[in-house]
Amino acid sequence: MSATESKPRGRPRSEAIDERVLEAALALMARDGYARMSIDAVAAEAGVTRPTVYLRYGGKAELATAALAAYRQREQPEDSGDTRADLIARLRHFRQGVERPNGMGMLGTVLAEEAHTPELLELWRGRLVAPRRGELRAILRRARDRGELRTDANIEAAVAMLVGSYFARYIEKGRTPRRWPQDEVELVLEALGARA
Amino acid sequence: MSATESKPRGRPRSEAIDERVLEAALALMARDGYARMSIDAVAAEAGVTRPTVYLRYGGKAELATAALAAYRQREQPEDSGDTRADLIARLRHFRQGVERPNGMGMLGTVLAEEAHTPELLELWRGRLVAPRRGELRAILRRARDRGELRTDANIEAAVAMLVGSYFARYIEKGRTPRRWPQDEVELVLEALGARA
Amino acid sequence: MSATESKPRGRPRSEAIDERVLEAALALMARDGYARMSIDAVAAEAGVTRPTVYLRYGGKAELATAALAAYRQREQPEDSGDTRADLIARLRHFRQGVERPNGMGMLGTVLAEEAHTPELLELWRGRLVAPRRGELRAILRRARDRGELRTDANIEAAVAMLVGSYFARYIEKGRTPRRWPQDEVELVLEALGARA
Amino acid sequence: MSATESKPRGRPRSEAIDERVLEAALALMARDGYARMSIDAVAAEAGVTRPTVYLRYGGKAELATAALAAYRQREQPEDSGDTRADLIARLRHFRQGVERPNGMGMLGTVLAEEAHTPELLELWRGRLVAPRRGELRAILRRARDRGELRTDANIEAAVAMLVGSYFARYIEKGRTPRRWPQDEVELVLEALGARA
DNA sequence: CATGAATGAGCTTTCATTCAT
DNA sequence: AATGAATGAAAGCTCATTCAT
Repeated sequence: MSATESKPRGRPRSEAIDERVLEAALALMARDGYARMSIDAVAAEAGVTRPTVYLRYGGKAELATAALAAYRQREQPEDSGDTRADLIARLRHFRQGVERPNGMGMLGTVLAEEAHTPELLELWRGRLVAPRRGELRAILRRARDRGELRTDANIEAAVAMLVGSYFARYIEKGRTPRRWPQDEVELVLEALGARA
Repeated sequence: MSATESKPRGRPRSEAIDERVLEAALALMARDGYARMSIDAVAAEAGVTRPTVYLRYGGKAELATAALAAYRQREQPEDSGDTRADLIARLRHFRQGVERPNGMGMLGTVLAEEAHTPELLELWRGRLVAPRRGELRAILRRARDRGELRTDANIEAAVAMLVGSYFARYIEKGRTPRRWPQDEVELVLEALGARA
Repeated sequence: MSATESKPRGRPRSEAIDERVLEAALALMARDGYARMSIDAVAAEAGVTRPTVYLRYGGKAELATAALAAYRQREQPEDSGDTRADLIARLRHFRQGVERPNGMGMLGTVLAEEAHTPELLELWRGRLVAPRRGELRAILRRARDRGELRTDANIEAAVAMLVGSYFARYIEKGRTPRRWPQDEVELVLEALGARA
Repeated sequence: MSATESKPRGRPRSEAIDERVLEAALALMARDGYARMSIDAVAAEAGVTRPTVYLRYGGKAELATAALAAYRQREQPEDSGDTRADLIARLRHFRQGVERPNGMGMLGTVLAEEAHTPELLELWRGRLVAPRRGELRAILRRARDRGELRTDANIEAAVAMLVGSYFARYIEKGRTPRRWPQDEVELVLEALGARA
């Protein structure tokens, strides 16, 4: 009908390929980094050829951003209203996400490319970081509004501590204790003057 | 006189070049990442030719690790004994280090290369992270032993929160408020039950 | 119809390029030797770019062996049954082959590379030397079986003398008299006790 | 006395080094070929540094020709007057020479470099080939003059057969039977109508 | 004299990208 | 739409040669 929705002619693009290409790009970028990831390797991993990739994405940067945009996790935990439990659930979920194969490698690549391909970091921030942090903030604000925390609780700082602690531990040792979510929430709530 | 200091023969290696090569490698690795950094670019930036670089380092990986090993900061702050003040000083120093040009890019590259050039992350941990964290731990332990903190204070977690908070903020926004050291220390001491 | 002849997909490889690459490799290897022959020079001589060469051959060694395998001559003389005439025809043919531009240079490179790229010598032996010598042996054996030669004629030695004589002359003077085939056959038949 | 013989001043060049450099060049050229032989490798093998080599030879080609000039064998066999025995002794000696480590590789390199470094082949001809062949010719001429051979014996061809046979066998199989000198002389004398 | 440093040029190989089928 | 071929531009490394000590 409209010009933008004209009936597609000829052979339609295979959606299976769409998906395989994105997955391959994701895996290779996480493992090898953006600079080392080659279009050819992505195509091979996806079982197609280079031009098939170029047909979908204008170039390497575009492919990478598309892959990154598809990186976010599927199911998000639902909040119960119990501050402590909800925070712990969120941290567990965060940890799951970052512990996908080469998850920290992916974060590293995004940071390493800031000078060269800043879209990656922007995208990472907008699609992955912002929503996750927003949820944590919401939980803490709710708690404060309910009177569970000090009225002047520094929520920004608390959120940074919650997730930052994971990064710090990974960077130091490469692993994080199993009890990390509980311990972390414990300390942060204490810092915010939780009465519970 | 001494046998270990035999007179060097032949033309001496230019120390100025030594320095310029390391600096160039450092800057380019921080900006472009390890994978994108080219020996030729390093040589050009240092004002020498490629073989001059190869004379000093066996290859790209060796150059990169040498550059990384030279990345740590020179002067460390001295501790005064005042827990709060010392922690703030350490965080300020840490921040100075990481805010060198492309400092987070350097961290990113080290993480991004884990699968390919794991020496970088190892070196980063051993030369940069471990000492810094050790100092923070020492300050907190001293405070606990003096009775300033709860006897069961979770020092590991506290240290991770202190520096991790910076990473989390950078990843979310790219900047950290000027008052970050004070705020951070405030919260952490609170969490550890500081009496002050 | 047949399953083994499925329609080729994608852009077909240019046969003209195939040929030009092989020819260029041949000429350059004969002139410059294997070690000096560069992929770039071959590509340039063939009027293509380096990756076009790499698309066809995995690397320098592979290209060189392919070129060598294509080095043998096309048409072989047919035997008439007249021993003397057939031997002379074979030697003339051999001489034609080895007197292609830099023919002895090609042999030299194959020998010079024995320590480094032994495939070349193996290939040379299997594809070029063995068939030629086989024909000479066959002619002499037939003659012996017909009673034209001594029954204990040392055919191995005779064959080595026939072609070796050319090498020896080339190594000494760089040229061989026009009458070389006749003179050579004359002497060898005499040595083997030919009755003619 | 004369200007060309002025008393040498300063530290004299070490003759031990002279020799080691030549030997190293020889061995490496035989094994790797001229193109692959590197001045650095020669220097290292000789236990000196590159400029020490350049002090003695103007460059790679000069070093190679000097090495080649030193390649000839030391003791030559003495002739007894017995044609057959003398020829066999000469072939044995020739074989010894060419069977030094990578001896055929050296010949190969000399041939392979004809287009690029023709001095090598010239030198090889003048210093190694010509004398050896001259001796063989002398033996055969003497025999002919004594009436042991046909008066019209083709001595040129006979000499080429004698040594060429070795090359032909090496090129075909890489080895030559132990009895090669005797067999070869046998046939050649037969071809020349030896009465003995 | 002999050493170690530095240079200029080149080589093999790989990659992002565009064509032709 | 998808393929395989071809290109232009690096990148890592090595070498013959010349300097400076």
